[in-house]
Amino acid sequence: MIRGMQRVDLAYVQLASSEIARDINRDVILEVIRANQPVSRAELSRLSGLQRSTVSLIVDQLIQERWVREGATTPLPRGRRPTMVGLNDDLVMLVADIRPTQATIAVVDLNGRFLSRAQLPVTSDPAKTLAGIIETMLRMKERHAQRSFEGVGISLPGRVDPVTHRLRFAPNLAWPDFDIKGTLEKGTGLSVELDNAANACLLAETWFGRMDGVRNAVLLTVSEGIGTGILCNGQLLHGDGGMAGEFGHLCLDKDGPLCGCGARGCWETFASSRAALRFYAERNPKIAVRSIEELLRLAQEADEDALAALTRQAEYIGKGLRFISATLAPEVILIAGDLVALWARFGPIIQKAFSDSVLAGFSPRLMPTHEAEVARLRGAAIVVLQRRSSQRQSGIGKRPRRPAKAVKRERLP
Amino acid sequence: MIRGMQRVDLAYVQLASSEIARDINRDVILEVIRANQPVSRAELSRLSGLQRSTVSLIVDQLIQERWVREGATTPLPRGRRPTMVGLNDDLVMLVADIRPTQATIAVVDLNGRFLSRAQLPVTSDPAKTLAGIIETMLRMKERHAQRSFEGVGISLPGRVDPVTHRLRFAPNLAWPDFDIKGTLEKGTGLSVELDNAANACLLAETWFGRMDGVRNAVLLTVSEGIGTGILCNGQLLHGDGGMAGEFGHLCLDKDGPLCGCGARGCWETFASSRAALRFYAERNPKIAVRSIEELLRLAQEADEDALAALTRQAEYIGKGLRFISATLAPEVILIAGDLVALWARFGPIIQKAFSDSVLAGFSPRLMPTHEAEVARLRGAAIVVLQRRSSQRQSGIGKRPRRPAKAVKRERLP
DNA sequence: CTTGTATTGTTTTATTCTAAAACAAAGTAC
DNA sequence: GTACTTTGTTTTAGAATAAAACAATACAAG
Repeated sequence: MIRGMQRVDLAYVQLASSEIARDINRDVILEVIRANQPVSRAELSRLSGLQRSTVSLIVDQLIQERWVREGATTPLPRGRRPTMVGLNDDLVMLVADIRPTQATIAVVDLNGRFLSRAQLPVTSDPAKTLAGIIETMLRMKERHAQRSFEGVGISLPGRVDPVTHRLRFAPNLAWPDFDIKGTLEKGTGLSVELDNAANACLLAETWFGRMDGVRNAVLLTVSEGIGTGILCNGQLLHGDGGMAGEFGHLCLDKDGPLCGCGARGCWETFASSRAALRFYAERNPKIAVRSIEELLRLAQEADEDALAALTRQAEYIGKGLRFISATLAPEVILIAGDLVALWARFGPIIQKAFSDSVLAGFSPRLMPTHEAEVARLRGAAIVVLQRRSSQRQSGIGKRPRRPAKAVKRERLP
Repeated sequence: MIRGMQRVDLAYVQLASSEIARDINRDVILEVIRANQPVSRAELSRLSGLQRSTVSLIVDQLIQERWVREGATTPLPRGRRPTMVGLNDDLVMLVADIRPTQATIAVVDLNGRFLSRAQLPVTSDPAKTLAGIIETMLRMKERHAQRSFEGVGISLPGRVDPVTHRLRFAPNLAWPDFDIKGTLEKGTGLSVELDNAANACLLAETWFGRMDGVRNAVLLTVSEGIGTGILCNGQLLHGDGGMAGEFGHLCLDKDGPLCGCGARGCWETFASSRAALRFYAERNPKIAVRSIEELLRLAQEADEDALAALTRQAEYIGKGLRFISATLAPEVILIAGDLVALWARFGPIIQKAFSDSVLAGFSPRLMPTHEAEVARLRGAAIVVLQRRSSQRQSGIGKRPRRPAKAVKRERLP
């Protein structure tokens, strides 16, 4: 992308090791701009600790690379008026949030704003589904042709192996080993990144959410199943094969109902939305409630059975949070999913059940994540950006420095 | 140049003068030396990707700093004979492994070798116990006066808050909020680092053990209770307040025996050595077996009740490993503790119970850690080294560069 | 024994990065 | 206008590394 273009311009100017400091500082400045935009170069200097001169050079580079652009000059009580800089939202990513029954496709800019958004059905045929997604993406790309498309990011309801980039352990998406990444790359002509939906959601919360300075957090997604994204020491934890975070299959009651995983009484069998539907059916077998949306609507209409079913689900959610807090000791636990729509009612229930069962000495903050789909789409975009930056870093060692002239000199005295 | 060995964390390395590149490369070279010693400068260049010239300068600096020293010149099939370099084991650390009833004090060098080792009883009076430890340490320092003592590292049977450096959640060491770090620093005149025993043990395994390239691992300690050390993305996970890793208090059977934490049926109540003693007492109430050592001795003498009790413990250990594998998806699970002395017999039992209950898709390697005390002592030493290195890094932004002459120049044309 | 070649390790040179200081620009307070 | 402030750029100097030249060994072929 941009850096490649730049290398054509500058030909052989890149130097490996000073460039590390450069790249680090570039990333630091970019991050500080992102978190504080619009912001002046002087303020960036104070925030980053780098000299004004250095900041100026780096900002110039970022503008050249089109990550950043200048904005208005805002007046101050005294002194020269600063020129503010901010992220250049002409840079955009194509993203898709693929869920068991439908997918949302969108164009997201560097600030997490949406330029387009569309929905498609998801079927058990991955080729057909992806063809539709590709078609929609290409249309969107056409529509925003003046923007610069950085890549494609996909959020999936399952684990993605960080090495093979294959989807695995996706009980709610029956796409047998299919090359999603390759198909999308061929179809769109852009590089494609995949990750788990919970990871994407968590990533978006750390970028755009209320988690400044939080270095250990867990995001819990509650829908058909239970998923988690884990932030350890400020980094996403994928684990071996991308499988980390299967808290949903820890046992809450060994005599509980049989779970899809083969065990009995997994947390998921009590705390998922599917469990809530079961609780409702147990109380009121006469009315067949098929979807969680329907159940939530009933609850909002103050249907007693629906409220009881969801309350029970909320209690089990809170109870199982002990798993998370005792093992990872996060500062924050974020909860996303269907139930969060009625957080005012069920949040306190989750909190109480958690407080009642939590191991002494632990007290993570419990926070809801509203608009999880927005977060997943934004997170998918961030995965694209992150992968780019890590590519840049790991390639450092292979950039030879070629001086202008390679003249053979005489031996020195 | 960083070659994927160290990812720079923007949250910590806020600013990077060009000196940061030097510090990073210094750490890279030091790490490569540690892992490959004795090793020549040319080999270091190949392993690190840095130029021979750069490697030479950095190695000179490390020799100056006394981290490294030159060794023999070993012959090669062709060419100039390389001068090997290795860690300078004149640098040593004072370490202590404090356990519920006794402490081991030792002097450890940079290569994890022991120069002295002594044992002291541990009482419920922290002041008195620490006074004894300090006295022993000072005697050891006297005895090895020609060595350079880098600091003091302590391994403790409880969680250590990374911020306050206080011991908390140590059910087997009744030292109410006591300033261990301050007391030891005053007594020894050296800087002191504390950490949990399981973390120390894990750290030693990653430095001296069989875990090259492993970036996600968990070490399980089985003794009076159950503890864990967690390696995430190549880093120790401490969690908020240092409390991460309390897998021992996840529930295995909600109708199980009451646990010290207040809940019922925690893994610890089934899989700890204390549980093994209970299993034995249930089978054979006539003979009072007081200590796990006694039980192990009976097992070695083929006492059927002892074997049955330990087998039951091993099965529960394996069963509970599902907690660890499903949530963290480590590549390796290391097991340390009393039972490991009879690994040939009980290892397969743990492995089978684990395989029977593990969630599909997970298959971490199970490995025993023999000589856990050695590992804890070495780990305590590593904590000292790591803290030093991180101190150096975080100070980078504050290094003002003062030019030799600060002459006021005339304005340029 | 000399010459050629391979390998290690050091020295020299060129390049890039950053800090620090000087400088330039653009405003306010008086 | 003059003094002072703040922002942003330019200049200069110092630190770090790559690349190439150089120096030091060792061995083999002639």
